[in-house]
Amino acid sequence: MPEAQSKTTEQSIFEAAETLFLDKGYAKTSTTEIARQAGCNQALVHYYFRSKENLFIRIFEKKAQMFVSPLIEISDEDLPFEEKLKKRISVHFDMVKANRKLPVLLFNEVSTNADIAQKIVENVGYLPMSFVAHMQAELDAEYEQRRICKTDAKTLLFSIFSMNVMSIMSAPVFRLFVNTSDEKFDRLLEKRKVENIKFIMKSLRP
Amino acid sequence: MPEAQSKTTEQSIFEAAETLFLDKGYAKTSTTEIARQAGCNQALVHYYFRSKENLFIRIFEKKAQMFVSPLIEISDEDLPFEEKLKKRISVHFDMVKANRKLPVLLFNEVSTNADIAQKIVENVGYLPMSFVAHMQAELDAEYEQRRICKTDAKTLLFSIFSMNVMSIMSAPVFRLFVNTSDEKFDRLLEKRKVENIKFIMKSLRP
DNA sequence: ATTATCTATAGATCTATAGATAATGC
DNA sequence: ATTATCTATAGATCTATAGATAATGC
Repeated sequence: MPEAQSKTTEQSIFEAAETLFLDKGYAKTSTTEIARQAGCNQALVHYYFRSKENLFIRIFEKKAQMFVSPLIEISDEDLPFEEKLKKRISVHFDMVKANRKLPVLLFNEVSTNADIAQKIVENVGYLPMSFVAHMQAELDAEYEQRRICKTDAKTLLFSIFSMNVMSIMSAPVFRLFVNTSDEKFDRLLEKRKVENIKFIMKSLRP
Repeated sequence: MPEAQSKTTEQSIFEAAETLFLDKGYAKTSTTEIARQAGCNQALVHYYFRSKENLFIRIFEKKAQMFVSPLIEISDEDLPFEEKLKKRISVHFDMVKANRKLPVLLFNEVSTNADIAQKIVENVGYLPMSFVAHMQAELDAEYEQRRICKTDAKTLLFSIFSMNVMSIMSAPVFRLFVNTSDEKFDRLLEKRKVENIKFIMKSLRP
């Protein structure tokens, strides 16, 4: 077993596929192209991953988790509720921003490919619920003290998710119409992030 | 020219393609399948539309316009500002709801297909600007009277668009996790619409 | 002896077109 | 005479695999 070498090849196939699937979607990416980008030959893609679909599912699962987890992670920091929430929105925004192409891929595959959809549920399905309960408790506590209005945790999470994902997802459309440099656009996104936070916080006011 | 007949065939090809492209995306839909669904033979798809891409672009343009226009249309009704805005949000929500699969298609093709992207700009690009200006004037007037906070029209439109599109777009994902009947789900969407309106209106408070 | 890599190719698509035939309009 | 429809097929993919060859580990 030539470990070092083999790991490199398998991994570079995986990474090439990652890039290409995100860029062009499942259907428009061929195993030939993946191999070319990985610097190996097309048969090796099947040697390591058996089929194109199998390779895709492996990548898809990894990515799908990234998509939910940052909304859930920093929950037990020792900050006041408001600050904690702001931070969570911000962290989530940055994660989506660092994976700009991910939302479109996820939504597209879920919508055009029923098999894939089923496989996500099995893997990510159970994750969020304990967190939602935790957050609901926090929200209720804040409400008791009349610091916020009565708020449903799921609705709130969904709003955060919507605003952040949409900000990133519609960026390419936006950039078609307004021709901005990369730096300028990046500053725009930072502004957008702040606006999203303000927007969400305002929705919580009593 | 056998007008009546020919129009029916051309149209049924167009409609079959509409359904299939929305359902499965561009790459996963074949002209053979379009023909089968249209009840004719595959060569006719090319006879009427010359190429698959051409057919797609025709459909795409039609749909892309639908996506923006309802946010723009009912602007000169004789209602107070707040009511008008609420109605606009509601109408936009309903339109997106009536075209559930459209957002994913649009975002996916813009993101994976640079050529298509360019063609949209040429067609839809000039549309929204006059409307944005009109809305900004209304917002400024309301602000003058201290009925709302200072608000940027583009940001507001973007928020409405985000909340509504996201509500519909993430529905299939949502339904993977929570198993609801169609009627139940429909009631959920109606609730969501009301929440979106509340959410947006709250963001305008001084 | 086992694992990694390559070449070559079968078999299944799929798009687009050429060329024949049928249906309509004048 | 023109337009609509069909059959057949060229040519280009693309996935998956079979089988040969090279590289490693024992």
